[in-house]
Amino acid sequence: MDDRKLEVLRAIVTDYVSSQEPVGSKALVERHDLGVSPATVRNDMAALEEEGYITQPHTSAGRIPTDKGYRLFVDRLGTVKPLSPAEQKAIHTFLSGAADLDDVLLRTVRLLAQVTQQVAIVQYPTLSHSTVRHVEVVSLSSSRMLLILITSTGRVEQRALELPDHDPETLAQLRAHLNAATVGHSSSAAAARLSVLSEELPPELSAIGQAAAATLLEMLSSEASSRMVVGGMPNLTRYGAEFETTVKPVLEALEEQVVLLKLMGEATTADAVTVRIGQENPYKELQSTSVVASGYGSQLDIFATLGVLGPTRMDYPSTMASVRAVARYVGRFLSEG
Amino acid sequence: MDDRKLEVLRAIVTDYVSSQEPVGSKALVERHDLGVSPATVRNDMAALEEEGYITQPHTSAGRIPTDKGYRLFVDRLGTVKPLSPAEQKAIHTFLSGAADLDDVLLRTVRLLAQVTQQVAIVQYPTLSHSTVRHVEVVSLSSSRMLLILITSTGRVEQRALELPDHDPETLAQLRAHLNAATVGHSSSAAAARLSVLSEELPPELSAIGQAAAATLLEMLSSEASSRMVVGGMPNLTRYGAEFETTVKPVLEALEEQVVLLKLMGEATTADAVTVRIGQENPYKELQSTSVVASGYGSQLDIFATLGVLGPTRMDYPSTMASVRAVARYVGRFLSEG
DNA sequence: GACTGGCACTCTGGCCGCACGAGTGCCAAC
DNA sequence: GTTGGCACTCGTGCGGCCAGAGTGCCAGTC
Repeated sequence: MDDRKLEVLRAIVTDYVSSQEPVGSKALVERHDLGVSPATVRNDMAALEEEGYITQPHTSAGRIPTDKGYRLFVDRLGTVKPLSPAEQKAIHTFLSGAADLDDVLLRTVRLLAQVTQQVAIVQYPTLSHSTVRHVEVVSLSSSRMLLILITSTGRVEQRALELPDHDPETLAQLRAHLNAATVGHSSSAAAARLSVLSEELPPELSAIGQAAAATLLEMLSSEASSRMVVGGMPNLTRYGAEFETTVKPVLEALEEQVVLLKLMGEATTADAVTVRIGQENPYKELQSTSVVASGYGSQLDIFATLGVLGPTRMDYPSTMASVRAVARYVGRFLSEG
Repeated sequence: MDDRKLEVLRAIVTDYVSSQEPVGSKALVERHDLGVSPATVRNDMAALEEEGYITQPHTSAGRIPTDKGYRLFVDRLGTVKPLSPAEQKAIHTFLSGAADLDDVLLRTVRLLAQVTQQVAIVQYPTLSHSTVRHVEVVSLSSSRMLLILITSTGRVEQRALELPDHDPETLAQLRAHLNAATVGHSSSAAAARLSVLSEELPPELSAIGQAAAATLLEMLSSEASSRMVVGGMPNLTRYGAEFETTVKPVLEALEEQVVLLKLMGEATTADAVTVRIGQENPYKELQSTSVVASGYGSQLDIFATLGVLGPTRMDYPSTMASVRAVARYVGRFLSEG
């Protein structure tokens, strides 16, 4: 692949992203120092189109990048520019006042939405790499009880449980057993210990204990967190006309959180920033939008995923830089807190 | 106010709501059996316009209702039609599979969004009319602890607390005291007992106890729930062109949950359906949208508020009927569960 | 062989003008 | 109080037109 052709592609992508209009050969040489004439650029463009990196909406219009073009751009051309010290500082001050986990995530999602000018999503930390801090058992009514799981990341998960005939005394014993088995252990270790536990319980606790242990196991093993925070929805109004292609699918995805979580989860490998462009996306409704996501957490421990959702035509370098910076910062922040 | 003029207003509102286009005198007499000629209707329309109930977007166009017109419509003309048995049934089946509180509210908001075709909002039940089920104290780190409050409505509220120098023993005592003071009492009673408690604590618990009691008091007295569930956002795409007036303000409101909660809270009196039309709304950004809300709960106990947000041009009778039906059903459902 | 200037061609988008139709207000008549 | 008629006003849609931007190709130049 020719060096200059790459340069032309880069120019097309950046210009199109900022102007949102098909870009022609003449405008290109005017705005970039390519050192060649429009005619030459036209030849390159024809080649790029032949190879599927760009396309023209109609004859005698400028070119716009295809998904494949964007992909090449982010893979080979994107110089992820580090944030300015001012921005770093802004991130710091934005997060530093946070009170609890909810607050941290809320601030994070707003921050991310603001710096990227896109819709931002932050997944609640998963349990998988945290340890159990406490298990609480509460009677809700004569036939229902509530199991509450508290983890080292400060996350609280609750689940109701049908359970006939239990008295406070039994519950207290149950609570003690459950805590003894799990507290201080990672979720996988706790799960292992729990599955043994049900056999060791005194007979009067057997039935009730098995039910509780089973539920708790489920809570522990539900790897992906099922909650998330969303922010920056008003940014969608920037895509005025593109209702069907951009706004509607995104709103639907936000509604169907399951899809969104899956999407974010799939996109995450280690703590690198992952980009999914348009059709690379497994959900056909979102095929004209891109996902820029990153895991966040402490060192190699991935807590969860955060990222933004936007049109394929987005400023990838800036967005990727922002996502990476925020992910790193939040990860560090949570590990310390 | 003339009977026929009211009838004309009703006709204008219903036609405009369904067609979304200014309605003229001729079309009106064709679609409704008014028993008079277009000319007569024109006279009435002129009078209605004089009185501020309708207006014309430009000369020689049909009329559209003003906010004042809608207000008169809902006050005097809206026959809140009861839902069909089929719809009742649908509501029932939609909700009946719900597992816990979160699930109930999620299903509720989706249901409401679906039947009204608008953006739906369901507030989490407030604490004010529920009783304290349990208080849990958990150590997060050497300098932080977590207070968890569980209420009879199944709601779990948590708050972190800076608290230097505490050991498990102290915490256990603290937990016992807090529970003894609050469990089984309504939030107001519990609050009263808590404020006394801090003076009765043994000296070694005094400092820590006061901090915990204060936080707990705050949690109890935060009358309005600060959480909510939102659904039906994709319905916003139905308002294609009206970006600035409808979609953007709504998205912004959804983002600023505080505003939204306040809005819903203010709109609620007893368990009747309240309607706020356009400019009646205290928030100027939302002055071209209407809020239809209702409290929900058991009998006279209001748990919280639910409702929908939409353009002033909405089908008020249907929407009000749906909101009322869903509110009643959910209220009953929660009281039983 | 790679680049360039020139040229003919093809679209889209905006603009103008026009006619149509819907809707109104008024007035005179019933 | 109601009605039919009439003149008037505008917004909307349609057709035609032009300008501009952009392309592809080709022949010439370094």
